[in-house]
Amino acid sequence: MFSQSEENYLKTIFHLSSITNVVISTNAIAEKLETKASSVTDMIKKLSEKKVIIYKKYHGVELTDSGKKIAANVVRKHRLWEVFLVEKLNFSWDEVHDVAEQLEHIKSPKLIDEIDAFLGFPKRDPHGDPIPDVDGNLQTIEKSLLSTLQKNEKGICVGVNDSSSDFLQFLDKKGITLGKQITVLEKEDFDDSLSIIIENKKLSISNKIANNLYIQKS
Amino acid sequence: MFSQSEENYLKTIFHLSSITNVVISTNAIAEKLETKASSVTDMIKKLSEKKVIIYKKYHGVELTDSGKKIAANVVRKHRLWEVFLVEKLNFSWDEVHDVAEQLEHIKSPKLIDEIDAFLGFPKRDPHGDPIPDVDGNLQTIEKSLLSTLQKNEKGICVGVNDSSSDFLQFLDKKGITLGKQITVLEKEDFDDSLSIIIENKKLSISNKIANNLYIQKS
DNA sequence: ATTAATTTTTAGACAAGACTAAAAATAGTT
DNA sequence: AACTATTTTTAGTCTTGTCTAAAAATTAAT
Repeated sequence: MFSQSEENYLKTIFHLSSITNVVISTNAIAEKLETKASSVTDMIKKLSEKKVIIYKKYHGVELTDSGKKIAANVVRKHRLWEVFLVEKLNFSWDEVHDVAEQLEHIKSPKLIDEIDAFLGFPKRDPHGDPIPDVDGNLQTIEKSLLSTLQKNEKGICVGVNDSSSDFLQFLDKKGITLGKQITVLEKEDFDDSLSIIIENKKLSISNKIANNLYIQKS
Repeated sequence: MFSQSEENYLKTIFHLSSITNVVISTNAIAEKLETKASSVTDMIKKLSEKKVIIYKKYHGVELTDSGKKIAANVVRKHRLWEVFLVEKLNFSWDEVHDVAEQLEHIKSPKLIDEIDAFLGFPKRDPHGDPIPDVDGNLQTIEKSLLSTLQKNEKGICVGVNDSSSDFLQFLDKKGITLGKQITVLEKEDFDDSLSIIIENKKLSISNKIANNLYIQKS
């Protein structure tokens, strides 16, 4: 059995692994968890003894298969709860994160399976992120950052890179939601800002925004 | 903000207070929480400093108004989650307790209000216990232990005193569920067992069972 | 009113998880 | 290759919540 704290470390390593594909450094974990490197060292020793990560002193960590499975299961719970909150309880996509951070640690296999069924076995959470299956497998889709599209390219908005409520509320205000089509009209050289069309409306989008929006090209 | 552990102590004192109506002893709390008296002393000192209980050394504790409110809120969450599990997620009434023990500590006012609305503002949990309102008020109903009924008295089954899954599964097996009418046919003197009628079926019920079933006389 | 039994509190220890400050190892630069 | 900067680990401390064993207070019984 793993404590909430242990689960959070595993989840963090899982997330970092999915984007960098190399061993994860102590500092990277500390930064993501907003804790100190020395605390991370303590914990990774413990997780290493429990055989859920591989740890070589001074050379970072990697999840073992069993560690990966545990982490994926926490992510699965997190994302299913997010769907539940949005679909059933009138939460908006910028309100779900903190509550899901708590709910993801509830221990009851039946509970999460029933939630899954109750929601009709959703494949993605409200931010477009895939929901791992019971075995921890994660299906990915072809997606590109909006900032990488060229003039006249278009696609469907399928996810966000930043799930902070500031960013999500900004998107709401601009009418940018998952599933809508976006076409790049113009790309400015001097600041990499974009002029886009979404639902027949023309919008100007800064590079920072475009760097946090995922598009499935079409 | 109160920790899970603090919330559990408050909840326990709340429950004990509702049945005994006097100050609660250290040992009573320890027994209910399956912990040691010395641990209880430590915790009640802390809760006393936080002004949620009144504590006189060697003379037990009592909840303050604010303590009562916090405890009632935990109970409210526990019972609403139980309703949710049974009504929406196919849990049976003997499976909900352990999960609700975890869910009751989730911190999000919006979450529990939405759950309440989603369930249609239920007034009782699956075991017949009342759900406190947002202000912590608990509505009680007139109920008697089945063991106190006399020959030929009858009433509706409205609750259980023991929520262990053993007992609840026993009731399921016998076809005894909340809302059904029960009539006392006979009461045996030598062992206080009862002969009852429920849904036209005659059943023999031991005193131990009758001591854990609540009836609303009619 | 003593004594005995029980309950409660104190004192000291421990595990989990975090922190600070300092030491050790690694990486980068010339 | 030596020096510096950075990263990581160690050592020691703290808080929360628990425990055991012993002391103190209360209650019960004669």
